[in-house]
Amino acid sequence: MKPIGGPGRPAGSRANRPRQADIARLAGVSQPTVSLILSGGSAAVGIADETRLKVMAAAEQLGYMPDPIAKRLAAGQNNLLGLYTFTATFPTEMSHAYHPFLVGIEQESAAQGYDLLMFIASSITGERPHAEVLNRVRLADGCLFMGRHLPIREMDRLLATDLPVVYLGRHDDFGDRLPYVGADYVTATAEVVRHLAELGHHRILYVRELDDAISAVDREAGFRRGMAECGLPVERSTVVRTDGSDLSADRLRGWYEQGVTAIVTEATDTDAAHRAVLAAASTAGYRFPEDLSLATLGAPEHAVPGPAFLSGFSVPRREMGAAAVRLLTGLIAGEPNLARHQLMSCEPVPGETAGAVR
Amino acid sequence: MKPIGGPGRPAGSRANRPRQADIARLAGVSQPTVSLILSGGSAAVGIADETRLKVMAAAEQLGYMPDPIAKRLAAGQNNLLGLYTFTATFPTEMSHAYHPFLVGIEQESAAQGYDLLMFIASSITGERPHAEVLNRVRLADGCLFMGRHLPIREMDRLLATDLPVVYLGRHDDFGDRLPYVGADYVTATAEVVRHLAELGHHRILYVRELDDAISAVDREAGFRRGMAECGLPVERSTVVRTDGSDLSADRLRGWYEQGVTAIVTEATDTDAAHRAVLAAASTAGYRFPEDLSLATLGAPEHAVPGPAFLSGFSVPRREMGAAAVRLLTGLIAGEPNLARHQLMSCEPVPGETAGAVR
DNA sequence: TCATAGATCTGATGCGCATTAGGAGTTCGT
DNA sequence: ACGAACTCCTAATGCGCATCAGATCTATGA
Repeated sequence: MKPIGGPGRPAGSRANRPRQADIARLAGVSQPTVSLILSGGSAAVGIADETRLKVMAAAEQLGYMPDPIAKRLAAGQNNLLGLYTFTATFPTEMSHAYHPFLVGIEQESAAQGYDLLMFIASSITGERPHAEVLNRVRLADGCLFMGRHLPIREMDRLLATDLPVVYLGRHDDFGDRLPYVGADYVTATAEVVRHLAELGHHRILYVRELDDAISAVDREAGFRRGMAECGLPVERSTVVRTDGSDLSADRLRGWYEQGVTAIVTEATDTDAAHRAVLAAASTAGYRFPEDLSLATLGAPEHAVPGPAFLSGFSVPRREMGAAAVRLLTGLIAGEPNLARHQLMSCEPVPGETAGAVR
Repeated sequence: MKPIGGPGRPAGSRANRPRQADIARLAGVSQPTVSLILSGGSAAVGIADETRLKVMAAAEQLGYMPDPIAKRLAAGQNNLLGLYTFTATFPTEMSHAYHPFLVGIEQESAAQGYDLLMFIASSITGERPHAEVLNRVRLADGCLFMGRHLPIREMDRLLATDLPVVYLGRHDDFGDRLPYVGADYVTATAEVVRHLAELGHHRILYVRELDDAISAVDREAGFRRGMAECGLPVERSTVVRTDGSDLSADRLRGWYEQGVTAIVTEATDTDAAHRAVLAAASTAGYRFPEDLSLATLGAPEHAVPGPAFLSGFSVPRREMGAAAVRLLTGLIAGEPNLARHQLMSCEPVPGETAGAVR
């Protein structure tokens, strides 16, 4: 943080770059005049053509480039969209999980004329992961948040400011204060269950992960709703929680022998539950859908070791990313009547791992 | 750019956020004192503990968050790394091509404590794609550039400033002025040719794309060197240029009947040549490596329609991205003795599309 | 002919923070 | 007991630009 150059000339990128003041001197006008002329045609009404040309020429001659930082400080906007992901570590594989969102975010940001500011440095600095870093978020005009678990306290603080924010995922704890774009897991999951029931499955197991992320809660709710609508009972043993470690082939075999014909799992950023089921089935020698039907809630868009075409539903990640950006830019622009909470529906995927009951 | 709030309080993110001045007032000290105390322990030597605590408490009470923009303006640094991709349009598929680089860039940036600023808005605003946007680049402390074709004039201008810059790819036109991290295509390609020759191939065709990107030039050079080293002749018909449209199955069949046993293509961001060869072979009914051997220079890391394991070599994209970030942060920090031009070697990939001559 | 209304431009100021010179008070040395 | 050396803090200033309230001059109208 110590300047390298002389005093009054901080280090970094602007050692001998021309400023508006230089142009002004060269053109024989004042700095504000230069500012008016260079900051676009609309504001430059009331400037003589002669002056304008003089200034433009001087600017051209000096190779002037406006300093975006100063611009932002003075004008309070810089066409930057922040992107913050709540992820403790930075596993390479996981970055794939967010990639589809990114594609949508990138495209829409570009379309709206915003650049993207990815806050990633935080993911490394272990201690106080978010508390401190959330400040940096203000570098942007608004910020998009992703990740299964969002830090309540810091978020609450951030929401107290007036920085436009959008969360990618459903989250109602903050009521209307936190705008979001989520996926309608409840409906989609119920639909999946209904589909399985139509295929003749009556003993359906739901294998979910340990954590209580909103998406997980929603999916379980959808599962229960779907079961209820089909008149199927949900007992205590119908919903299995696992982090993968306790899901042995023997356990799976036990279920099978008790008459379970279909398993529903969820796709997450780690895919722990889903992978565990695949692994156990592989060890036990079960195949999908011949021996057992499998439906995965929110099929991973990227290749995952295992069956090529998973049954279940797909999360419209790209569209969600784009919608989130639209919402965010809308908030930044102060548009009225924005739907602050948006749920996008998920497309059912017939796939190849679910079939008629054996 | 018009303020929404009152004058002196530009729109955007800082409507009623506490500033250092507010803390100062609350704690009964001056703003510079607050600055000294909050900007870290080292500079705060010579501050009474009592004062320090008072200020800290006030800051805590107000929920102070420093404004990164102002910080940057005053201090000249903001721990932001720019990332600019020269790409006319923004096709979704193409973003995949750069993804491996991104992974390396992200990881290393995070490790170095930098956030990433992706300049993407440019890719949409058609006219003057780069000229104007390259200014924005100065938002960051330094900038990474990617893309096959870099705009010479704008780059030249940018290099005239002292903004640290690194190009991801070889490019010697600017001499020492443009630091880069590239891949050693020449050596790797020659190695591929040598490998084919060892498999008994003597009639090897090189199918490349139309454009003369540096990487393309290097690969052709490597091809010629490899051929020369193996005592194989390179005639005018040995190197085929195509954008894919004129590569019919008939044409491929013609080569085959003239005794060609192996084809070398290049992987690019569009993979035009490579795809064309695959398509023609598919139509003509040729299989790799049974009928024809195929080596692809710079095998795509992501799934591509066609054979699963392409022979050729793989570009160490992740490592290149990381190396580029290291170089860039080194430049920003003003480290001496940095290797401004780095070529990373590519790993040969035996693959499954090249085999012994039939 | 004199007040009015444009047309053009400039001076002053602020954005939020960092930096530096130096002032006021205190302790120390001889 | 008096200047030197410290300690702790503040006034002043700048970063590069945008904004706004005038100032300075012409045209225009009555």
